[in-house]
Amino acid sequence: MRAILKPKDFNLKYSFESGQPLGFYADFLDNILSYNVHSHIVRVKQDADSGALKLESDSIQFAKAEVSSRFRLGDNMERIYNEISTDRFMEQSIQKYNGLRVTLNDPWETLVVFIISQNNNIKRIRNSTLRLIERFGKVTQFGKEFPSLDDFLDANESDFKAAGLGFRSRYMLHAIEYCTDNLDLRMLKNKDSSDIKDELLQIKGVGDKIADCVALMGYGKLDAFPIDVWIKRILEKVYFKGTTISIERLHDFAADKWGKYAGYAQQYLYWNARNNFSML
DNA sequence: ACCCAGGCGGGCG
DNA sequence: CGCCCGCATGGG
Repeated sequence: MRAILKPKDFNLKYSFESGQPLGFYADFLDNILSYNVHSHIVRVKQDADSGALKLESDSIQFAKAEVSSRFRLGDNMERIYNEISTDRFMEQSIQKYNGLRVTLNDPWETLVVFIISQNNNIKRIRNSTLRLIERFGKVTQFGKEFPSLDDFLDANESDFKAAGLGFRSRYMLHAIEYCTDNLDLRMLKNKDSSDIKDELLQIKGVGDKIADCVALMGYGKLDAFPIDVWIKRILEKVYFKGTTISIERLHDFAADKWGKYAGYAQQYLYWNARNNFSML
């Protein structure tokens, strides 16, 4: 079955490729995104001219809701752009990657991929994620999908080593144990980003940056501002004349400058820095 | 061969 | 506290 969505200010390619959870395991071939979730298959193609989204799924009702949620199609980008366009560099970043969305993903899924992401590169994060899905993924009629917490309950360290997680393997084991015995991730949904971070920081292997990523991309807290090496580099270069600034000060800077939409600002900074840093 | 990657924990001063 | 080091692995 098929359906059409016509979102404004949306770019599927940028949103998929910009280092967010779905990009670490979904397929994007011939400009067609496809992935399995909740026992359904979703395919999305964006028309190059009109920007309209053509959806295919076994359940078109599900697919519409899933894609709208995942890519935050309800966000008023005009308003968000207006709020975060506080300087020339951000305006250029928005112009260059217009339609890039922060995505909204399952909290557990987000936690897992960003634990894998530490001291790692995009290619290896994806390879490891795909191997975890192969090993632990939920089997459906359309293929395997990202494993839930329960799917990992009998996992051991050698499974994660085999998936290439290396020293992160014991972090995964601790996350599984902690989220099973001490912390129900579903209970964090209605908390604010600061409280969510405080809870996640109890997990060994989760620090300030990963906690911000989960708050932003796993819980949709748009004020969360993950600061990785790229964000630090670009902020220091563009806004501080190349001088070294502490993470704490950079957080204050971002909160002051971009406020409740700092997470969106972060995604544009990140993707611009990743693609053009040497030229900026 | 060698370097480095969307960081973090632990130990030391 | 802040700083610094090691960490598993494999892609470029």
